[in-house]
This record gives sequence, C-alpha cells and structure tokens, in this order.
Amino acid sequence: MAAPKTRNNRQTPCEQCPLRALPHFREFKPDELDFVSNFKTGELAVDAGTTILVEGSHSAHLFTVLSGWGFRYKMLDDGRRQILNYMMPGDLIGLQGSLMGEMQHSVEALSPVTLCVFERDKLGTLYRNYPDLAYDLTWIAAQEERILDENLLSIGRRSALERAAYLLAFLYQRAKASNLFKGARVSIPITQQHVADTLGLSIVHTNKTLKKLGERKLIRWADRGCDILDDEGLMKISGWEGYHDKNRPFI
Amino acid sequence: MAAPKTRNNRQTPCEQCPLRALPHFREFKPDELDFVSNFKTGELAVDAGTTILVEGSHSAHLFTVLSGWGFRYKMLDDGRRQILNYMMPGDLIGLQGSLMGEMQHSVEALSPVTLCVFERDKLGTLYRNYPDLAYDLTWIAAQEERILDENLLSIGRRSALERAAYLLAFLYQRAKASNLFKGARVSIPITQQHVADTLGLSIVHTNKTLKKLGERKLIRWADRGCDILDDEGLMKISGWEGYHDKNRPFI
DNA sequence: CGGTATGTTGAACACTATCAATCGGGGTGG
DNA sequence: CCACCCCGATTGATAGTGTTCAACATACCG
Repeated sequence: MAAPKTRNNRQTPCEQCPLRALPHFREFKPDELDFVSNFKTGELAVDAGTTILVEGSHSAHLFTVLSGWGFRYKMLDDGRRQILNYMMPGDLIGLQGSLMGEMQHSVEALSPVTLCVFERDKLGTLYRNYPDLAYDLTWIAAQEERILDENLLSIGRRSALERAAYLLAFLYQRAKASNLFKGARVSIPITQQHVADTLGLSIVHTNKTLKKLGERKLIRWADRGCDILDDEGLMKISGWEGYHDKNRPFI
Repeated sequence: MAAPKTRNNRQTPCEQCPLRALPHFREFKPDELDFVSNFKTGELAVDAGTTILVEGSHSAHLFTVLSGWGFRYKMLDDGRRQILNYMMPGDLIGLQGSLMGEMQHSVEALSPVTLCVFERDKLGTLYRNYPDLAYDLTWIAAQEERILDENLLSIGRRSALERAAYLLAFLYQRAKASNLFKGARVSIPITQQHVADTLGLSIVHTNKTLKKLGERKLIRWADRGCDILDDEGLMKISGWEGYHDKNRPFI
C-alpha cells in the first residue's frame, strides 16, 4: 500500500520548531510557547500543486507554513488569474478567512508543503489571554498589507523588466530569510506562467522579459524554476530597497 | 487674524460619534467606549490637499477618519505614483506605521478631513485589556488586505475599461456605506489624475476610458469630481460583486 | 489679465497581447 | 526500447492596447 499523500498526525513539536532557530524569527516566551503548542492541533503535508484553500469556502482552520513554497491568488470568471503573494515558512495562511468568514482567495502549493494546523475557534482564547500574540497577529496582517502595497506599486507603475526584477529579488530575499535555500543553491520553484500571473503580463512577454534578465546574467531559468545569480543587480533595476525585518513574529 | 488651518482641540465626544449611528458600523460595549474615549487624545482638521502622513516618517499617532475623503499612496524615485486605497469615515490610518515603525506610504486629504487622533503608546493597553478591540484591529488590517487583493486583481488582470468601472463602483459603494453622500448627490472628489494613478494608466488613456463610461451613461464627470449614475452598470462591466459587510468594526 | 490646474483631443509611437508553430524533457503504454 | 503525448519554454509575426507628445479649451485665482 502506498504512503498516503496527506498525514494528520503531529510530527514537529513547537518546542523544537525549526523556524524559531532562525535569526529571522523571534523567540517565544514560555507561556506563549505552551499556548501555541496547544493551539496547534496537527500537521498537514501536501504535494506540489495541491489547492490548500479555495476562494468562497469557509475553513475551520488556520495554517502556518512549516516547510515549502505556496502562493495566494484570485481568479476572474473567465479564468484570468492574479497571484497576490507567495507563502514561505513562517507565513500564516487563512487569517482573512478566519476573521471574515469566507475565503476571498485561494492558496496552492508550489512544492511539497508542510503546514501547522490551528483551530480558528481558539483565536478567542488567544486574544483574551495572550495580548502579545494578538499583537503579533495584527503585525502579521499589517506586514501582508505592506507587501501588497509594494506589489501594487510594482504592477501599477513599473515597466515589465522592472516588475520582473522586483518580483525575483523579493522572492529571493524572503526565501533566504526563511532558510529555503539551506546553503545549497536551490531554485525558486515557479513556472513562467506563475511569473506572468503575478506581474499582470502575458506568458509570451514574460518569457521575453525573463530572457533579458538572463542575458544580463542576473538570473538563470532552470528546469521548472529560477536561479538568482545577482540579487543586487535585480534590486538596482527594480529600484526596490528590500525589507529590513529582524526577529519577525510568527505563530 | 485668520482662522488656523488645523485645530487640535477636542470637538466630537466618542459618546456622540456620528459614525456609530450608521448601520454600517457596529456598536461598542460601554467599557470599550470608555477606553476609546480616553484613547482619543484630540481631533485634527485639515484642508484638501494636505499630506497627513509621509512615507519614511515615524508617527506617534494613529488616526480614524471622522469626515472627508483621503487616499494612501507610494511613489517611485522618478515621481511615478501609485494610489493604493482611499480613506473614508471610519477608516483607520497609520496602523502599519504604528506597528512597524516607519511609514511605508503617504496619506493625503482629497477634501477637508477631520481626524480622531490616538496615541500609539496606548496600543499596549488596548491589547492587554480590550481583547475585542484588539481583535477588531486585526480585522481592520485583514479588511485592508482584502481590498488590496481586489485592487491587485483589478490592475493586474482587468482591461482599462473594467478597471475604471471597478474603481468607481468600489468608491461609490464604500462612500455610500460611510454616508458620504448624505442623501444629496455629492460627487466623488477626485481628479482624473487620481484615477490614472490608481489604475496604473496614463492620464490621457484614463480620460478616454472615462469618456466611454460617460457615453454609456454610467458616470458623469463633474467639475473636479465624478458622479455615479449607474453603479450596477459599473459592477456589471467590471465583473465585481461588491462587499457585503454589516456592522463593521472601527475604533 | 496672466498664470495655474484640470480636462480634451489627435497623431505617432511603443509596449504588450495574441496567434501560431516549434522544441525538449519526462512520463506512459505498447 | 521506442513511439507518443503533455507540459513548459521559446520564438516570430501580427494585432491591439495604452503611452507619449503636443496643442488647445476651460475654469478658477490672485
């Protein structure tokens, strides 16, 4: 019998959470760690391509990405798709849905993804008894807002080449902070279609734009993914200065 | 001696807040009202065109719009501007800056605006003692995120005509909920340059696109503003379904 | 009355989309 | 093992959307 694609049994205790070990993330106080450990009801592992949350649905769960890559998107009736943001280890998924009922966007895995599962019912306890964690949740929502602001500026006002450079520099910086490259040179696991749907461009024009970045030795398009060769060069083209977060909160 | 442009004296007690009277907004519990009343340290009135918050600055204050229209934007070094969202009565301004230190966007008034002023130092007390208000703050941040998601979809994937229709329907619906039209037919106080900077289009093409909407009797461009003649027609063109919020929280 | 801000219009041009065809790698079934 | 198919990437040609430039109209303001 084949191994199941998804498992629900708990595997990584919060006390040994690998994310807390990274300098990018902040430490918990002991009582907070206890609560979070209890808040977490399980773990979910999904394959690349799996839809984790669907627009229009009501989910009883919240997730934090423990490993892997994903993305958030919305679609129009005729199939046009807009990718809103990418999810990496430490990112919270489904807060919007938990607070406002219905999901207004979908979430899909780009690679095999492991998720910590939380019950949205326990959010009330969190707000009542753990004000610092409540503050962190607001912080996380505000941080997402900040990223969306930047994306909006990019799509609205940057040229195709600038947009592409911004996106790849952005993904590179975030992935590095989340330790997704683990020392080794790992590609960003996206297709050119994902890039196109993020930047608001057609797939053909995206291809030609990425080729220009390749000719300038800033990136190399690998098999089903992108290698960043010169992130500072990308940031220079895009005019983006990057983030400077340290000790980021997460749940 | 001329009247000062801005006043700092308190004028509208929270107990008589005109926003709470609107069906769109939720009611406070008595102790919450007490706290908010104390949280509010003053009121600020500014003229149209005033910059309320500047990108890169550190503000000690948070604001809620009590009356008037404003907008949030970011700029690139060479002057390209992207409007991110519009502010109307009940909207909170500066939460991002309060949580993360530096403002990453600017805020400007479109009309005379009155603001309730809050001290960001008291946010800690709010989180420690008023979990429901803390929850509301997260809700407000998530709501902003939802709007940005929708804007991103619009700019990234809708045509110029669809984008313009979406924007005007969106502004109309929000303004109506915030009672900005007060029964009388009041124009949305924006210039075509604002529309262009919101939609990611040039001013010339924006003008031609708005003209098309005018020819279809969906809007009428007035002096320095826009009248909505057929909001359902606009929603139909854009493919946007609108929001369905009732009893929205605000601070 | 000149100056500024906003809105309008036409023409030429550039960027991006669409269409169509091809290529290469990986997986599958014969 | 090989033919076949599918997906993602690539490329050229053509069409179309949106930009830029430039000129002009209108209203408001000191």
